[in-house]
Amino acid sequence: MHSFTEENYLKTIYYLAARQEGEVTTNSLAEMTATKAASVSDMLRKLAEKQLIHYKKYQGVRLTEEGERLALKVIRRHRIWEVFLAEKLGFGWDEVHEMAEELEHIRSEELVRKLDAFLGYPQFDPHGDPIPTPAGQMPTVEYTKLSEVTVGAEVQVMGVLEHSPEFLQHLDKTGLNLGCRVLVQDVNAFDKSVSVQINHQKTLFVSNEVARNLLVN
Amino acid sequence: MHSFTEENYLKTIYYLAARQEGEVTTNSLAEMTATKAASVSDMLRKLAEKQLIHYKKYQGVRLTEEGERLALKVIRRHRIWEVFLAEKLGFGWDEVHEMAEELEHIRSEELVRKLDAFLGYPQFDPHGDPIPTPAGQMPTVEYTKLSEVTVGAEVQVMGVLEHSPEFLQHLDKTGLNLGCRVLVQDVNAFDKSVSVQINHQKTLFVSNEVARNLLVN
DNA sequence: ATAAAAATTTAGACTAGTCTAAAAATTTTT
DNA sequence: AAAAATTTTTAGACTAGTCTAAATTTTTAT
Ligand SMILES: [Mn+2]
Ligand SMILES: [Mn+2]
Ligand SMILES: [Mn+2]
Ligand SMILES: [Mn+2]
Repeated sequence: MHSFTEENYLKTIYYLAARQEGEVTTNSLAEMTATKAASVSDMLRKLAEKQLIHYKKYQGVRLTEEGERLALKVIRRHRIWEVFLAEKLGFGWDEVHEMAEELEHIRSEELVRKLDAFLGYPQFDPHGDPIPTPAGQMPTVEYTKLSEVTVGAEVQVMGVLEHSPEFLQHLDKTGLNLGCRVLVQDVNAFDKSVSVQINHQKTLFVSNEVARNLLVN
Repeated sequence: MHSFTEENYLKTIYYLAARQEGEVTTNSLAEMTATKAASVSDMLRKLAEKQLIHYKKYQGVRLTEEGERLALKVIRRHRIWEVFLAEKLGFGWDEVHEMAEELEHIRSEELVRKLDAFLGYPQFDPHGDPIPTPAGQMPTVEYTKLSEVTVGAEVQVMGVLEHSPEFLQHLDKTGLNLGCRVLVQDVNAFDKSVSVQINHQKTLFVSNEVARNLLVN
């Protein structure tokens, strides 16, 4: 069995590795887990002893196969619980993450299996993130950032790169929900903001900051 | 906020207080929480400092109003989660307790409220135990042990006093489920075992051990 | 190629929760 | 009412996870 803390470290290493090249650094882990570098160093030693990471002092860190398997299991649980909270209990996509951070550590294989079945084997969580398979594979998705779509193209909002409640609430307010159709009408050459038409109805100006965090197609 | 451990101690004190007269002892808590008396003593000092229990050294322990409020909140969460696991996910009543022991510590008022609504505001958990109200009241129920029912009476199984998977599985096997009708045909004067007819169909012999742990009417 | 800066690890300390062994208080027995 | 048995508390130690401060290693800049 592994502790909450270990599970959180593994998950965080997975996420950091996914968004950068090469090894994950101590400092980036400290920032993500809101702890200090000294605490991270300590934990890395322990995880390495348990063969969950490849770790050479001062050289950063990488998940072993077993470590990745565990990380994906935690991520799978997290995303399935998020679907439950949103679909069945009616929570907003801006509310589910925090609760899922706790629920993801409930230890029962059977619980996740049954919950998955109850939800109809969802493929994506409320933020459009793919749910790892029971076998421990992360489905690959090929989305583009809205900021990189060419003028004239019509695309569909498929996910978000930023998960903060503030960002998600902003999307709610402007109507940029998951699944909505977006026609790119114009890109401002100066600030890279985008002018879009949503669901063939109202026109909207989207800042580059927002467009960079919206996954489409 | 309170830790898992503190919540578990409060819950345990509540249960022990409910089934005995007077103060709850250190040893009984140690047995229930599967720890040692020394550890319990330590924790009692902490809970007393936080005003969650009344505690005079060597004199046993009693919940304060605030302590009882918290205990009932945990018990409410536990039982609501048990309903969810049984009703929605299809777990057996012998399987739900262990998972609920973890789920009861998920900290979100809103989650419990929404879950409660999703389940249709259940009054009882899968074992027939009443669910404390959102306001923090434990509903009173007046059930009798099957071992104390007079011959000739027809009663209904409403709950269990013993919650072990073994006991519950035994009831499943013999068909003594929650809600089933039981006609007491005879009581054996020697071993106090009971001969009953279930749902006006098959006749069954129930040991006194079992009858003492079945709540009826 | 050094020196300075930045990143990382180590050392030592703290908290929550647990343990064993010993001491103290309470209860039961004689 | 004293002795014996039982219960409870205290003392001291351990683990997981965290921290600050200091030491070490690596990277960057001169
Ligand atoms: Mn999330
Ligand atoms: Mn998500
Ligand atoms: Mn239970
Ligand atoms: Mn129950």
